[in-house]
Amino acid sequence: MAEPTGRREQNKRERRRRLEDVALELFEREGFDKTTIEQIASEAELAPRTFFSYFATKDDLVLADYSERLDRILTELEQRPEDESAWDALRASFAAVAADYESEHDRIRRRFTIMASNPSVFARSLHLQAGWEQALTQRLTTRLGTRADDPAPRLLAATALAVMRASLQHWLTAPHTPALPALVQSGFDQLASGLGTH
Amino acid sequence: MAEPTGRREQNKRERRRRLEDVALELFEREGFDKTTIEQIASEAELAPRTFFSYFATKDDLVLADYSERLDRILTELEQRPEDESAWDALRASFAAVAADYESEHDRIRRRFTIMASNPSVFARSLHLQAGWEQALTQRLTTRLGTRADDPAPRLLAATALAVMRASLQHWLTAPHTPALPALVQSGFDQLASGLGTH
DNA sequence: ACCATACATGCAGTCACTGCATGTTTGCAA
DNA sequence: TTGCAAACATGCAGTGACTGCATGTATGGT
Repeated sequence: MAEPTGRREQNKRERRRRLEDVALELFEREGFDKTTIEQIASEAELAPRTFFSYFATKDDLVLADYSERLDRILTELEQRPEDESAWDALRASFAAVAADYESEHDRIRRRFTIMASNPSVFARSLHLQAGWEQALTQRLTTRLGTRADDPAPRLLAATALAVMRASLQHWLTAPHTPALPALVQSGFDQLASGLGTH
Repeated sequence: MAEPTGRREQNKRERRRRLEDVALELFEREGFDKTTIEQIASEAELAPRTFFSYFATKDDLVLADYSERLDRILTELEQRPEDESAWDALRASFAAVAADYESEHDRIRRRFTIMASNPSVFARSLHLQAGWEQALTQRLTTRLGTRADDPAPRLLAATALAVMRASLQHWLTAPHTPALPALVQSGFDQLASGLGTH
């Protein structure tokens, strides 16, 4: 049951972190493509072969925090009151994540730069987000208490993620954009009040 | 200006088609990973090196029709009346695409199987869909006549695609599902009437 | 101190993908 | 028909991500 203090765990965490740090710096300095696993491993003082026991692919280095991000969403969702509508619960959960992003503006932007110039990383990012959608769908299915073949949970999850992604994209590329949480909120609001207007 | 009848064009089209046909068959028989570019080229009676003047990556073989699919969406959208709301125009356009998918059920399902068991193909598919989102966003920006920093067009595009994707996923995985066009329609309807209910 | 297990590492290999050089095919014009 | 130039198929020689396997070493519990 002893999780934390073992030297093993500690070393593992430290190495993983070192790989990530070193890699992101190299990606920025030299570019993603120009940077080889060999360089990364060497700078992190590890054998190249060892890299692959920490990250499955080079792409994953850029997206190391995605699983924590999902945890965050789910945790927030868990804390919403039972009687709140699913959409409102999602809105609140994503507001929290949006605030995270806002406060990590620099890191997010740096990663976005890498993704924008590297198709496979971008693709991988979307793939991980599809995993979020799956997890959210399951969670919403139990929350709503609907049957497994009700399309509603998946639709809600997909829509919420779409709002988040669109807001993020807009926030990072459009000039004169408001803060991310505001964008996200307004997106959720627009969908809540229906789309028949425009 | 002579486009079609040139022998060059004709050969090119035929070879591309041959590569696609041969590849999909091999993927089904042997699995995506077990199939090498060398095999594909050999069966298509081309040199391995030549493969790469027809497809940039192995992944793209599976998704060869994605650009036509985008064309279809945009064409449909173009034909919608000016005074229709953007959301209704999107609904009608995606209904057409949904009908396409429904009628190509087998092909779609086959491709889905490959994607489901192969992360990089799945990721690539999502990446191409992000391209659709971009194209749709531009189109909607001009249609709505809004400024470049209005988040509405992107939000609409992202949401519509989310409905489409969620419906497709549901259609392909859930038991006892209605026809795809009906699913898509109902998704669009739910968002049009607001999400506050559940 | 001892042992079993987890783990870092080395080695050899596969395969997608690329740049460059070369020969062949095609379209066009004289 | 002939000849030329551009387009293109192909071959060659890489590079680099990623994998399976075998082996030694560190770790944690006894």
